Amino acid sequence: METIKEKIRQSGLKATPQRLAIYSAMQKLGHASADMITAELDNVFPSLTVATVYNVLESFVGAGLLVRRCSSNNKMYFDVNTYGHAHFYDPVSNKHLDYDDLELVKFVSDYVNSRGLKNFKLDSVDIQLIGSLD
Amino acid sequence: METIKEKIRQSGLKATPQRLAIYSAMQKLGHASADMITAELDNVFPSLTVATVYNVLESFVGAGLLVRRCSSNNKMYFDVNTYGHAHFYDPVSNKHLDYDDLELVKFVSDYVNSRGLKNFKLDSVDIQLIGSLD
DNA sequence: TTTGCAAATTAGAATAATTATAAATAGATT
DNA sequence: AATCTATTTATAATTATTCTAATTTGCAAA
Repeated sequence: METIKEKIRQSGLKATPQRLAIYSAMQKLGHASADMITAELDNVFPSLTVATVYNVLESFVGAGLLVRRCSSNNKMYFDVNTYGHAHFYDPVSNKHLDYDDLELVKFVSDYVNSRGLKNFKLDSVDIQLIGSLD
Repeated sequence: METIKEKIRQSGLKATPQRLAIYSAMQKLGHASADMITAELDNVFPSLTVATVYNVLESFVGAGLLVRRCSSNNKMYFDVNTYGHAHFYDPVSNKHLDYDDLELVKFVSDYVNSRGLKNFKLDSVDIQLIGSLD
């Protein structure tokens, strides 16, 4: 079982207290925006500033520890699960939920590749199931 | 062949000059953000304000004339093609390109529905092919 | 263990996108 | 043409994000 500190170090980043706190907040929340992280950590880590939250989230994305997720409320969300998976997304509540079906993602990816893409180099496939959670 | 004016009227909206201009700018651009529309129309329609652009885009989405598209540059984009289709998306240039394959969208939609969704009502499927355009 | 230093954090200001407000204007209907 | 309601406008306000410059800190090497 790998610790968060190890995970961060192995990604080539310094394991600062801020980064540890933000990564574990992300683990707890699964999908979160910068202000959700800030709110989540406000009690436990009062000195944490928004600038740091943005910096850390950005560095995590760069290191492959998080992936970005778009939303319709003009905020960027982040996902702590970085393997290829689909999502449920409710544009009213702006909630994201993992839909773990690697086969589906692989199918779409293979399907698209098999068609032969002109002028496009495919990196990944993002499947978003839009609707309402309850 | 339906005119833009008819299209807007039939959606239950007044066909104002601003709306006509914005809709045809969307037709020209395909996918655009509010500031792209503003820039596009700045010469031909100098009195147009950003507030109007946002209002009109919002009313178009409500009327089903446009659909929103997310991007990774903190701007909301809009798509003039409202039928279900997939997209290429280049997160570096923030370019969106239609990938017209109704079958693919239908396949994913049927596939997901066939699994039986608990706690989720599926409205639509958004398939984004992420990579680089050239 | 201490030191050195590049990297990270901080406070705060700045920017960018979007939304809100309230007054003026303009479509459509009578 | 008069009226009524929706729309547009100018402008201010809000929200999310980024930038700057000073301070602090993790951690590798002495």
